[in-house]
Amino acid sequence: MTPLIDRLRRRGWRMTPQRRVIAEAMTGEHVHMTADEVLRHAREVLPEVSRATVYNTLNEMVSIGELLEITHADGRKRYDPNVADHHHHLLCVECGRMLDVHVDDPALTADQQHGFHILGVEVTFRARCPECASAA
Amino acid sequence: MTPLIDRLRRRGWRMTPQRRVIAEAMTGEHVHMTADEVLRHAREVLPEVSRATVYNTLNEMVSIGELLEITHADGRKRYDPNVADHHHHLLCVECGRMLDVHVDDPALTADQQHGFHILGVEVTFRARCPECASAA
DNA sequence: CCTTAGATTAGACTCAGTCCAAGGTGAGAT
DNA sequence: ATCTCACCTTGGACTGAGTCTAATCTAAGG
Repeated sequence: MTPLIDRLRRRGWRMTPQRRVIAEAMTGEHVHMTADEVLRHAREVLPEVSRATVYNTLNEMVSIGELLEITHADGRKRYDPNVADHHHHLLCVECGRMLDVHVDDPALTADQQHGFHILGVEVTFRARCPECASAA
Repeated sequence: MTPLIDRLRRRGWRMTPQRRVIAEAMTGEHVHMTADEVLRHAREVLPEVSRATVYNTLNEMVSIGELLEITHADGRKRYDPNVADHHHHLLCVECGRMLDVHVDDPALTADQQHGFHILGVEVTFRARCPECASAA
């Protein structure tokens, strides 16, 4: 029983085996899986999980704030279970590996705000990881 | 003749009417069109432009560094002609309006770098624009 | 152990973007 | 001016991520 499963149950979620294996996959820092990776992971434990259920479950978890949705340059959405601890991302542009990093949020000066009401800020460092750098 | 068209010609690009109308659309600050918007824009001037040509041309301009490609939460790519002046983005999460903003790049402390070689950083402020704020 | 609201499913569908092979054309060479 | 051909454009088929739907199934409260 992961804390996430426990929180979902407390929210009144019906805890099906499908939801359980999906929630179990979504645990830890530096976890940024695509829907397809979550599906593969889930099927290792419960082979009959459907693609639709993975999409349904991930979207529901995003909408209640239990997952962050990240859209990376290739257009595929990634899901980040590390919602408790505010952070940004360090992305290897070659292999796609992504790590959580902690940096102070940049702030807009009043004249740069253009009258917008700021809700949040996302920072992504584009980089090459040590493995890809040595392979090059 | 926009400066972009001039630069493309100097690079040896064959200047076709299709490329000309696409390049003319991609001019200015705060321009962040999707491929489909570029296509619509181009067809107002030259109705027979094909979708494939718009995609070809935009991708070629990105690969020579004359356009920036931005991937926004909805997964569609946007194209930003403002490459001369380093900047970040302010995005209205309701209507999708996007403005260029100038902020200092955040930096990673050595221990947050995880041995990666940093290539650049992207900052996006998620916000609500004045129009959407007053409509709500 | 019944009941039923809510969950799961396969597969059709959408939408952005890519690919292809055939035909068209800009612009340097003559 | 016009020839030539390497490069460009095109419609349509294709791909891959994600959504939707209608039929079926099931977790869990009574």
